[in-house]
Amino acid sequence: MNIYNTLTRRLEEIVPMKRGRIRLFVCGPTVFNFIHLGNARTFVLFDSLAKYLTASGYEVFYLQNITDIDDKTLKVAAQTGVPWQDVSSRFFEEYLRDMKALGVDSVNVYAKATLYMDEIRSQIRRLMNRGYAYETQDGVYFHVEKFRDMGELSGQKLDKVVPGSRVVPSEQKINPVDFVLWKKHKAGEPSWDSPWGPGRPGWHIEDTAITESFFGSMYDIHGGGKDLVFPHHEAEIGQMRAISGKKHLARYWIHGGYLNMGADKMSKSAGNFIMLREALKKYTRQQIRFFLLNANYASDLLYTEELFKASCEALDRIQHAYDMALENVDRRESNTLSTGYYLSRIKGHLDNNFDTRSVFATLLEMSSEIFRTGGRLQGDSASGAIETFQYVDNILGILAQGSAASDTGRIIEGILRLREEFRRRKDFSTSDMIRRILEDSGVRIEDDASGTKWKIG
RNA sequence: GGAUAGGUGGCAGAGAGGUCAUGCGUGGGACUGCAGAUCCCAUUUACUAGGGUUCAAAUCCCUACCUAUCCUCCA
Repeated sequence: MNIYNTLTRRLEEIVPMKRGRIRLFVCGPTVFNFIHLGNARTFVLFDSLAKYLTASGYEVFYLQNITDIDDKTLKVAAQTGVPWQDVSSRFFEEYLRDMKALGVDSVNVYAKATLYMDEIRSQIRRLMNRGYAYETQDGVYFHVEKFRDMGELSGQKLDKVVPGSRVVPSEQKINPVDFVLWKKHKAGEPSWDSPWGPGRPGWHIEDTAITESFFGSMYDIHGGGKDLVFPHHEAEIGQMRAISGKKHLARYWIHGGYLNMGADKMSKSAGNFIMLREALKKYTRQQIRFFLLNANYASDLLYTEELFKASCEALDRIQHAYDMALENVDRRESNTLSTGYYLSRIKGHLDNNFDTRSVFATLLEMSSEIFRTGGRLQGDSASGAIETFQYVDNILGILAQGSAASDTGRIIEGILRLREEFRRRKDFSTSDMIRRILEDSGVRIEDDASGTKWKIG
């Protein structure tokens, strides 16, 4: 497939280092709170991408780090009076619950930073040995001037970066943009032993320590939100390439855009965010995934109630056409549909920089064609349409399966047959009463030319 | 100041040299005991401005203007 590579600023064909196998690493959350819808966007993107690569025949290993020790963790621990380990483990569990609720299930390993202290120390030691790191009174720092390609990912020139524009830089650093590898122990903070005294790791070193232990010094794809390009991913590249001397850390860098509220980026510090947990109470996982994927992954996406509603209506059309195809799979009728045409276009869109929005547009075109036939599809066309819907659903996770076959479904169908009998006898007061009672129980009733449809919720 | 990505119809957004996606909204209609839902048709000279290349440009090149983001923890 072709994908936009932040590193080269070009669309590039993905060619794995090891034939048929792709190693994917994505920056996971710092687990000090619930995640919000903006975080979810990134995780849905890479979950879908991993599934697409798998569907395309690759064996994908998807690794994600979990930052379980950080300033923010300690802050929450101090504020709530809970040990920091409990903050991390609790919100890690909550994160897993959220991912499960969203249908994100493609990650092979979630690696917690604190379990990789040996690897972290080893990397810092090697950086020291090679002269890329130096020790001060308060920590160990990466000496950015020593790494010649610093800035290759973001295009930033070292001398043009305005350091500490809002933060006072440490006066002990050689260059103000040098970043910390090891923070020496401060009173009241947790610490681990090291050759530089007790302390805890800097943020950037966690990721390279983790990826090195799983993938070695170089792998295929590194993903994350675009806010991580600079300085975080730049720092990762500096650390690992300084150690390995290789040309790359990852060959392909993929970055997802933000989810914005009005003009502003959704962020916890700005207070303008929607927790994924809250969104899941209001919307289905399919609606959330559809909304998040109904955009160019690299562009910022605007969230408003109105836009979310419009997206849900588009999804309803697709779901409706899918249900129609499912109902017609065994019938013999006269209409045909060129489903092969749609499926190949869909695959083309996914192949072209993972253009999920065009996939949905194509699915909507196919849906319209199904509606125009009145749903009376020939058996082959119906199964072709179903195959197309399910191909997309397996990757993007946007469709609900019909529930008519369940026990509940059979009981509801029975009640509806009773109502139908009253309607046939023109006893509308009784039939309306049945409808009202069903609706009070959360079953939505819709009559149309082909019969009565129902839906829970 | 530096870096990156952009400016497409009422709105949201694909497209990336030559048939104006797709959804919402709006206007008509179909269906229906009612209600709701659903479907169909229409909204076809929309591509920031000015130059240029070309038989042909929203799409390529130059200039200008504007916007967002990053340079601080952040998906």
